[in-house]
Amino acid sequence: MQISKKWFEGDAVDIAKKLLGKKIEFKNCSGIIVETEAYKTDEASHGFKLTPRSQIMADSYGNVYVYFIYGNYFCLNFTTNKNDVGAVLIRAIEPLEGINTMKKRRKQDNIHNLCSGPGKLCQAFNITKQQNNKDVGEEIIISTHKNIKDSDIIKTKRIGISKATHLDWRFYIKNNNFVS
DNA sequence: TACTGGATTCACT
DNA sequence: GTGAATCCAGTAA
Repeated sequence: MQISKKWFEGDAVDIAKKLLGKKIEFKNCSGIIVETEAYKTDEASHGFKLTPRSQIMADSYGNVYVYFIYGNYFCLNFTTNKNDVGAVLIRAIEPLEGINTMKKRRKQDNIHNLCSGPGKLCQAFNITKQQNNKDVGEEIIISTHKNIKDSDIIKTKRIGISKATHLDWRFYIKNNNFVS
């Protein structure tokens, strides 16, 4: 069942958890979301200080938010929080369909290395700034796939951000080989 | 107009 | 484990 824009109106941390196990489709490629990260108005988030780029985190929910980083990579987010600032970063995906296409784009044969990182999955799915600000379901489709039990979700600190390591807003599926 | 740094990845040691 | 690549957005002037 396809997930609607309204599904994203809740809290970013909650949505990040609920996105695990969902199927994501874009053009001819699809996969299962296995790792996510929630962002709100904390210091490490684009939402801490709103700018034209990050304004979408405050103005919308259920929208795609793509930004460019380190001169090389894109990161895919979904905006959340109907009346507040929030977004969920998709960190890793288990590939389902279009695997050969992904392998070509990533110049990589190892299936575990196709989407095991925010920059990697955008490269594999060919997601760029062109998808920024689109509604969920317009180009990128999220649908229910399998139910993940609470006991199968690992909650950890966010990584690589010294300012925010006290936060426990990163989620991934236990015993999954496709996380970053 | 110029400068700074980043929600990353990869190659190399 | 460490460092380079790479360019855009944000900031300050």
